[in-house]
Amino acid sequence: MGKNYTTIEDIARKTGKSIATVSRVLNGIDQKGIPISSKTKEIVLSTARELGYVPNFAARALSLKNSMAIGLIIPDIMQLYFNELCYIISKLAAEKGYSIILSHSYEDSRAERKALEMLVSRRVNGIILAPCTGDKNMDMLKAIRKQQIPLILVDRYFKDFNQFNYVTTDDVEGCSQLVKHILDKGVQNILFIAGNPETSVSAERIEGYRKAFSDAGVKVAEENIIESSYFQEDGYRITLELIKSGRIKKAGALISVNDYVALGVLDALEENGVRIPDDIFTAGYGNNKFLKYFKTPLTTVNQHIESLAVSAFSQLIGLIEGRILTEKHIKVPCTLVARRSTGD
Amino acid sequence: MGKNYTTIEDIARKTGKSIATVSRVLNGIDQKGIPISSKTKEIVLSTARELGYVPNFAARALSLKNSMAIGLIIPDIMQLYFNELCYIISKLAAEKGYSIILSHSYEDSRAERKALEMLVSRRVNGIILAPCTGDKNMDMLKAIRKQQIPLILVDRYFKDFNQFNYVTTDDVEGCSQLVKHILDKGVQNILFIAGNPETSVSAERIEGYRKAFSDAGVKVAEENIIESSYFQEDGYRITLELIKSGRIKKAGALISVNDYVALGVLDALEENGVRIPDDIFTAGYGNNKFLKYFKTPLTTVNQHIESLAVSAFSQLIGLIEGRILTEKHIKVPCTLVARRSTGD
DNA sequence: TTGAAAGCGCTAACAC
DNA sequence: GTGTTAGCGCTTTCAA
Repeated sequence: MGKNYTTIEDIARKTGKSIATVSRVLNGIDQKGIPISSKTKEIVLSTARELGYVPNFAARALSLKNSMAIGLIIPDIMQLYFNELCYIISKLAAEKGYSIILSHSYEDSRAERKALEMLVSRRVNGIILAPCTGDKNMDMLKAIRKQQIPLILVDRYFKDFNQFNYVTTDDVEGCSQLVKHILDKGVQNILFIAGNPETSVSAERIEGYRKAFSDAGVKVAEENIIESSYFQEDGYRITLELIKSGRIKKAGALISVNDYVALGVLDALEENGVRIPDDIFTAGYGNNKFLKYFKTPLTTVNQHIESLAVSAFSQLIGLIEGRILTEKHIKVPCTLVARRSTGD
Repeated sequence: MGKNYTTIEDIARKTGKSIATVSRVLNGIDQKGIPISSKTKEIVLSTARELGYVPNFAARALSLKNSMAIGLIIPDIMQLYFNELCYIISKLAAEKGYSIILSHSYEDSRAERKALEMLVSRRVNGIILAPCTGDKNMDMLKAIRKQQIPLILVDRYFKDFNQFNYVTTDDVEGCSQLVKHILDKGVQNILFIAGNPETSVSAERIEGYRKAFSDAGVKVAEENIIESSYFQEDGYRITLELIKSGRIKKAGALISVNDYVALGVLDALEENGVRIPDDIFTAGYGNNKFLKYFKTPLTTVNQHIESLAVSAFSQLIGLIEGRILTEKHIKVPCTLVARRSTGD
């Protein structure tokens, strides 16, 4: 940043004009009222080009109090769900002239806190956050809210504090559909690697799981709901344990809180010769686009990330532009994608 | 950004100290030489906390001439290859205290140009660029080089201009191994959806293709090397054409320039009842981690993105920190991953 | 140990 | 139409 970039002052000196005039020309102010002689315009523009002038955004941001940047914090972009979210947000942001500052939390609240601090420090116009498990940063989020920094939660929200704007999927419905689908096939012993119930996503999916059982008039075996985190290795580790303890043999299905975890499940089952769907049903969640190519195409739930991302972004822009949002909370419906891994 | 954030001046006023002192305390300058009385330190720090002070990065950047940001431009983060690249770069950057500004080019040079302009304007400390097809932005890249803005090309480079630092995979070797593997199985009619030969990646892979043939003493059928772009729909569209024209029937293999394109190939083959590997061999390139789960696990080439990303980043940091780099060009070796789609 | 003041590059109110 | 000048919030020299 310290490499002798040309400044408007250089241009002013060279053209014999004032920096104000240069600034006006460069910003095309004449279109907005104040007229500028076309000679001046021409000379300024040409020497700007000649000198290779590129405006200094930091200076501009400082003066304008506008960073033209949006912060995006996600747990892990390697998860296809967040990957696609990021892709769409990035695309929409570019269209509106915003830059995207991307940060990871890795499901770790300290990393998330650092990222939030950085974004506030950079005075981003707004933040889109897929919060990590837990609510350790609630204080900070509340401070951000108090500062009136536009903030949209995606994918996950906080049950105990619904003052934030958020966009999520209807996970109760999604998981309930999935479990119903399995129950309908006569399978009742459904193991569920459910993630962390402190996270809204898991809480809702667990609720959906229960709902499907209660709708079917079947009692839930509590021990079948298994806590975890959200990575592939969680699926792998837990499935191995289930195999060792013999619980897999008695189970009719083993479903996962997301597609990523499901991958670990597949690995562990494969290694131990457990066949899908013959020996056990299985399913993911999130509609990873590769699942359909699998040896046993995997049943999953399509969360319609695109529409989720689009509405998260438009909510954020609404807040940034000071519009009053009619809905503070948006739930995007989701749809079951039944495939062979559940016997379809 | 205009929401009445507390400034060091507010803190100065409230504590009765000068802004210089406040600034020093906040930056922990005392550890770097200049001593500050512990009383002052204490009071400044506590009122900073009390007032919820968060430093303004733009102001800091302007004064320090340091944005503490790194720009990353990739064609498309939905390609797993770039996804992983982005993940690793982001992680390494965070460790060093840099923020990542992410931009997409979508293989479109105008979008790439806009992104580059934006990054220069933001005075990023350095840029990691996976250039899009063609060399339409060569002027700009040369200007960036002239400005001495640290720049590392990844994945792709420019044959005609090797003054840029770059980190790539050894694509000649990779593709040659892949084709040799197929030739060794007695298959000689190998269709290759090759991407755009203007792009180094494609040029090298085509070279590797030729090399394998010439090593085997077999003549290349030029029409078997098919130009394309790098998206799934390219694979799909081209394969359909090949099916219609009857060329598929005569071919022994249909390989793709990357895993993404290979997906389109799979779709088209599947829809038309062409079986893999029975009717035709196929392969991807890039070692997408899902390929091994496929109905017919897909042969591919592992490009070891992690080591590629790590060296790209450390090269960049080297440039940023003004170190002299011993190697200007790095080629990461790659390894064949043979699976059932080539009859393994 | 601390403060005054200049400067980073740009915008915008105000004057001519 | 154009120039002067006061910020934007922070760092850093130079003095005290």
